[in-house]
Amino acid sequence: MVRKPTSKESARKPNMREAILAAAEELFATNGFNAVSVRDIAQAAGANPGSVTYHFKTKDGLLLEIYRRHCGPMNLRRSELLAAAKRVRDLQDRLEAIVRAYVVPAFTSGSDLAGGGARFTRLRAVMSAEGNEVARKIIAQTFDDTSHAFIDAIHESLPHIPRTDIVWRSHFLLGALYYSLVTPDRVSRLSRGEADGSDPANAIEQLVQATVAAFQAPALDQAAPTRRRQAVSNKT
Amino acid sequence: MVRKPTSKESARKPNMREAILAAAEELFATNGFNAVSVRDIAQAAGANPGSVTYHFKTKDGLLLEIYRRHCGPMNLRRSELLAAAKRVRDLQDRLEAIVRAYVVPAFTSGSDLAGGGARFTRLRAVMSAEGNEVARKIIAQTFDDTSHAFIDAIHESLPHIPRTDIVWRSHFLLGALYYSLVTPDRVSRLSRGEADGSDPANAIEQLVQATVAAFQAPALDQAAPTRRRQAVSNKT
DNA sequence: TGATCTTTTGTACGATAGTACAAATCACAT
DNA sequence: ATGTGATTTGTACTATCGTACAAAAGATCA
Repeated sequence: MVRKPTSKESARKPNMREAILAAAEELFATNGFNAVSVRDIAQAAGANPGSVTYHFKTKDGLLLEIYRRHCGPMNLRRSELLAAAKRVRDLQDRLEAIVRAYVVPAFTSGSDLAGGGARFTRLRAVMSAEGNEVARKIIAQTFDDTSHAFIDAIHESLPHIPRTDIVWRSHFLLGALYYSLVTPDRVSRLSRGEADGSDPANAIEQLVQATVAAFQAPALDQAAPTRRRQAVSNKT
Repeated sequence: MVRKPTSKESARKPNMREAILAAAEELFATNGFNAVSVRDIAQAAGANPGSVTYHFKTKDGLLLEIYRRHCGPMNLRRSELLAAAKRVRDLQDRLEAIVRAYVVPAFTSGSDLAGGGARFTRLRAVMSAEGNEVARKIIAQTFDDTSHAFIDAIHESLPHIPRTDIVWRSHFLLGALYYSLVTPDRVSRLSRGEADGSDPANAIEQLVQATVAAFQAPALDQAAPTRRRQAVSNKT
């Protein structure tokens, strides 16, 4: 890949800017936004703190650029995979394909950004937990369309389930997805070393399998109303 | 509840200490640990910043005390509910009761701490996402036993599923649980107002229903091996 | 080579962080 | 009423934060 100089617009040394972005992504995703200082990021990237200000103006601007960098490619890939999944004939297979189309891009690389998928998804999880304002705005703008597309697709392959239930279950899916990326070591620990929580392929298969079953659960209203809510009380 | 003065050990004005704890809990749970300053907490509690230092020594000490305050009651309640759930005869009902025993205390009050369950669980979710060291240590010490107890109980009512799969699925359960408490508004938004993500009863029912189905999914190894992983590729 | 623009560096500034500590205040036993 | 220990207040210290900005360095083209 030989990037020609183009005299204008582009940088002479794009490495530094990329290094800062990568370092910030990694640090934000593991420690949260406020726990990481601009100086931490600069040091991790082998840059001067002033460089961060030069390229991204503010710390928020840096976070914003990270989102801009990833949102497009990830949503594009999800759209492609979703389109392919919707062409699957068998309803059961189609549901699984749809879920996979949602999960896979979150775990794997979104484009040419090395290993960016999982790292960016983890970043989103942490920003979401921290209630980060910058992230919240972008998320609502960028991901809600995609989420609705997936919810609609799932609804089509499970017409007997109310849309509300599907929303809840896809919400659970995202939560499980996030959490798997946030604390993969917990899986290894609780399984006493038998499972590797850090293995993306493993996580994907487990998540898809469990989620498909969750989506196929009977709807809440019609769920065996004769025997519910016994043996465990709701309030003390 | 008339707390006698006991001359020694206890405080004359326990209100301030409690107010600080409550304010810290709320602020940490919504904004993360580092985004909240001791001064923020003091102000929200109507106290002086010095009072925080007096009662809890450091900011970490304050977080530690929050955990100490909740972990015991919540785990106790979970143990009680789990014991009751294990006495359920019907295997399907028992599984649901076990899941409910895990979920309910996380959403509702753990003891006499008003509305503490959901708030504390949300706090745990945020600390977990931020990789908070203080929280990580307590969690591993305090909750792993409980987690193992639940995993074992679930395994007993689903003997044909490998323990590894159960670990994964209970991990997903916790992730979904956390996420439901972190961004309940997302459910309301995606369901276009048809569902209320902030209603604990609603969330519990949806989560229990979906999770029970997820646990009952076929084991990964024997999951219809003739038709898997088509229509969607794993790598680009 | 020298002019010009981009990038990097070094440093500094005001704000705010966590925490320490002495003084003031409070509650209660005597 | 007064002394005593627990609590609260007020303030100050040092460290670090995000960011600004001028100077240095590097690159490009006449």
